[in-house]
Order: sequence, then C-alpha cells, then structure tokens
Amino acid sequence: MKRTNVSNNVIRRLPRYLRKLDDLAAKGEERISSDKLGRQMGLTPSQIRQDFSCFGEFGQQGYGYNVDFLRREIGQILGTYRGYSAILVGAGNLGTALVQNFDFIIEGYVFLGAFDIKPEVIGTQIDGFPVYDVRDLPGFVREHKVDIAILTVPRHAAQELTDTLAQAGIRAIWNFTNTELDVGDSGILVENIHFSDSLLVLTYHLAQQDDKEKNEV
Amino acid sequence: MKRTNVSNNVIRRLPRYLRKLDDLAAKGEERISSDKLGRQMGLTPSQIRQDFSCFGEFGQQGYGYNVDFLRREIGQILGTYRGYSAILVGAGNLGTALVQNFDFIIEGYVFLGAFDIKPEVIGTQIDGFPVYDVRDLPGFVREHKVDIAILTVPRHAAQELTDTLAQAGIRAIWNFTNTELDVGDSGILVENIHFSDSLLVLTYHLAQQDDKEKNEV
DNA sequence: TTTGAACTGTCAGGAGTTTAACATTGACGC
DNA sequence: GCGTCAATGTTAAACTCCTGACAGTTCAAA
Repeated sequence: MKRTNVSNNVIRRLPRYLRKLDDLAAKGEERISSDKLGRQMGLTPSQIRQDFSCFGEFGQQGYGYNVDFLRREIGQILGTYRGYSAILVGAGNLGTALVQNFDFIIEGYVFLGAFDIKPEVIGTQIDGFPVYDVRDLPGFVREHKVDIAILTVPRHAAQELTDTLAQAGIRAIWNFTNTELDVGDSGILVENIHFSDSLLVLTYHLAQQDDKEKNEV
Repeated sequence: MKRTNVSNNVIRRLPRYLRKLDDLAAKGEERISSDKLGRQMGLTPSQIRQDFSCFGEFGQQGYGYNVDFLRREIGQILGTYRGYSAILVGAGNLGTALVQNFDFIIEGYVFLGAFDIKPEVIGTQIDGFPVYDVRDLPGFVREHKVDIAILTVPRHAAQELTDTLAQAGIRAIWNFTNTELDVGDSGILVENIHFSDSLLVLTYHLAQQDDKEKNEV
C-alpha cells in the first residue's frame, strides 16, 4: 500500500465510495468503471482513478473495478475489520439514537457500553448494552483500552469529560457536543459532528436563493 | 454585500466562525483581531481576513473586529434571523433528540411539528410540538410553505419520502438517512449528515497510527 | 490468433485555494 | 494634536487539488 501524502479531501471521499460500492454490491453489480461510477456520484472519472491510485492499483485495464474487491479494499483502508472498541459517553436521546440506529456495532466495531451521570439511567440497558456510572469511566477506559469515545453529553459537560477521557488514555473522540474540544497536545483524534454547522450551510443557500430572486424581480 | 464567487470552503467555515464568535461574546470579549482569532481556531490570519472580505469589510484597521457586530453580520450572511420554517419527518429517536437538544427552533427558525407513520406516535407531542400523520405531510407542506424538512426516517423509506416532499414543494432537505437522495432537477437543496462517514474518517486515522507504529517497531 | 474497443494508471497543465507581503488606515498614548 | 503601533483589505506568489490526455493493458469478438 502506497498511502504517501494522501490529502484530506481524498480521505473524506472514501466513505462515500464505500457507501456507493455497498449499494452496487447489494444490487448485484459485479463490475464498475470509473466512468460509470463518476456519472453516478457526480465526480469525474479522472478524480476517481486518481483517488484510488493513492492506495494502490485496484482496477484492471479494459475491465474496470471489481465491485466486491474494491469495496473490501476501501473498507480495509478505512480501518473497518480492525475491531476498534467504542463506548458511548452520555446516554441521552442522541446517544441512544446512535446506538440503536447504526450497525457500526456489528460492522467491524466492538461496542462496550454506555456511561451516564443520571442515577435513573445507570443500570438500565440500551439496545442490550449496559449503562454504567460515569464515575467508573476512567477505570473502564484504562482497563479495556477503549479506542473511541462517542461523546453525546450536554455542551457544558463536554470539556470536563474530554479531560477525563484524555487522562484515561482514550485514542479518539467522536464529538457530537457542538463545541470545539481542547485535547492539548495529547494526540487524541477528534472527529466533530456539528449539526448546526450543516443546517447553517443549508440556510445560507436558501438565503442566497431568496436574495437572487429578489434582485431579479 | 459582494458575495461574488464564494467558494464552498469559505461557506463551510462560516458556521465555525459564528460558533467561535458566540463563545467570545459569551465571555464578554468586545474585540478580536484576525491574528488572535487565527491562533484560537487553528487558521492563518490571512485566511480569516480573506474569508470575511468575500462579504464586505467588517473590520477596522488598527483595531480589529468588533465581536458582536461581526457575529451579527455572519449570522445575517448565513440566513439566520430569516425565520425559515422546518418540520421533522420521522419522529424516532434521532428526530426526537434533534428537536429536544437543539435550540435552532428558538434561534431564528420556526419549527412547525413532526410527522411519523406509527399510529402509537401520531397525536403525541415532542418537546411540546405535535406529531402528525405522515399521510398529511404533502398537504401540510403545501399549505404552510415549509422551507426545510429534517429527514430522520429509516434508510428504506428515505427516497419515497423525498419524492413526496419534492412533489409538495419543499425547498430544502436536511438529510440524516445515510443515503444519497435523488432530487432530480427539482433544485431542492440537500444537506447530508452522514454519521458513518465521519466515523470512518476517524477510524482511518486510527488505522494509520497503528500501521505507522507497527512499521517503526 | 488477430484486431478493435474498453478502461486503467499516470503525467502534466490548469484551476482553485491558501499564504505571505504590503500599502493604508485608524486607534491610542504622550 | 501628533507619532507610533496595530491591524485591516488586497494583491500576488506559492501551493494544492482537479481535470484532461495518453500510453499501455486487458478483454472479447471475429
């Protein structure tokens, strides 16, 4: 595998490729060309070939790409199949929704359980997984060498829990708290989901449309 | 306002600026320079000045930017304060979490209610807002001229509901279904939140770290 | 077995984005 | 008031990313 100097843009496109390939596989497609794939995804064939070539040679000239093979290769690149472990920190509505809705627990990740501060939630289960006391969080992370913390607590508790997790040796935080977390120079990976950012971008475009219309009239 | 040829990258940075400025305002900061802001956000001062200059001149030489003024300007650009209306389609866990957790209902948006297909949910309330029968969705959208649909239904129902919404004249879809929606040439704006994409990017970096370590040993 | 078509991987040019530099302006202390 | 310092808006250079072109390989049909 080459993987020298892969740009962020490329990395962020990989999951989209993976999703598309899953769809194609589900439809029973066996092969796909960069040309077809490009048309279906709104990308140029060039870009697709260039993207893939960052990681190796997955296609065959004159034939295209084998859907199933390519899918597994990209999965490999993205580190599925590695069994990274995850815990949920904050068993509120959002956290519950995440655990219930997504199969990431089955698909290559090992989900270990949830943590919360509310006495009435501690000891219950979410989708079959236990909800522990947040006071046991540091010990648990240390003991199980947890890779990923899914952070779905209220804003005001975010930084404190981040510090706790950092202390305990977490490797990555999937951050849903709508704040920028400070992890210092710990090297902890943070991936943010800022809902409101996304909504604001949507609204920006709506406003654009409205303004354009107004000017035309 | 200039707003000629604003790149996507710039637009996607705007919400982050807004969030940061809100924080600064909450802390009572009155003024901020591009230099300070850059250091706090991990951006170059140049980029910040360049970004803002796409929309006008918001700063003062020798002084910097007035936090409160800049905040309102960016809010303006992003189309908050315009009172766009929104409905929730799919009153499951995720949808409920969204409505309950976010203040976007108060902050410049008008939330009108939720729609679901399950009889046991229809007629109940989420955070004080009514849950209607999904069969009434088209009529409702048409009648209230709804701007934004927040789509939080299961994967398999996503495209059908998209078609329904399109028919009824929705302007934008905030898509949480983890599928790519096909809106044809309707001009409907779609903003995706693909949870799994984000998680996969995180895992990619974890895998990278692991591989590097292995090579070093 | 040969020929033509399909398609990849790569390279170089071009488009777009970010950064650095600078002239200019306003704030603030003396 | 005046001079110095601070910080902007802008321009141009540097850099990154995307696209088109093409050589080379494989497949499939005759």
